Amino acid sequence: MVYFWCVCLISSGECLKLSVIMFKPRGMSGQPLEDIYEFPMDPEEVQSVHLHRKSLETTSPLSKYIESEHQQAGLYSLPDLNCPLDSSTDLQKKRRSKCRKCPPCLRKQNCGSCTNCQNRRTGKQICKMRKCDELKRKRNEYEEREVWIYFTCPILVKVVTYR
DNA sequence: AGAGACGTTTTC
DNA sequence: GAAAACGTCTCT
Repeated sequence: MVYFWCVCLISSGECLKLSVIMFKPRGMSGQPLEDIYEFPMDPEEVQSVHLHRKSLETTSPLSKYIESEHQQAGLYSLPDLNCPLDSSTDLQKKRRSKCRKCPPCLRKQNCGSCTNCQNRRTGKQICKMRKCDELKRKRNEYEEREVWIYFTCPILVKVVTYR
């Protein structure tokens, strides 16, 4: 099952909006082709998105596929993309970071009693009570890629494939 | 399969 | 630059 989540920064005159667009490849049944949620952003958030974009400027082989899906769905048109073939393997190797949103991530204090706490110096592992729920999942249980692609506005695409 | 060790990467 | 902690390898 593959879903595409697009975070899309839209500037129209004085109005800045952040849209979250969810859609799936054509031919898959069960879900609507697209759901669009829009909500306003303040200038600080817009700046934050721009900064985030700068630090993540990469392209992916998926971009071509996404481009094709978008065009078939009549959603966007894309400029030419330069997609290095090995970028997805690079992303697979990249060390994951905690989500910062799940209950373990929000916990501020180590329990002090688990083996990871007791063995902090040599174990170098986070307290078991604080271990991020996302990081607990093995990487081969799902595949996640996050890339910026270039439409008429910058779009962050997060692709999650569950097996 | 789970625990421990440690190199390496990421965060502060 | 130091501390935190992820990923992976080895051992049991």
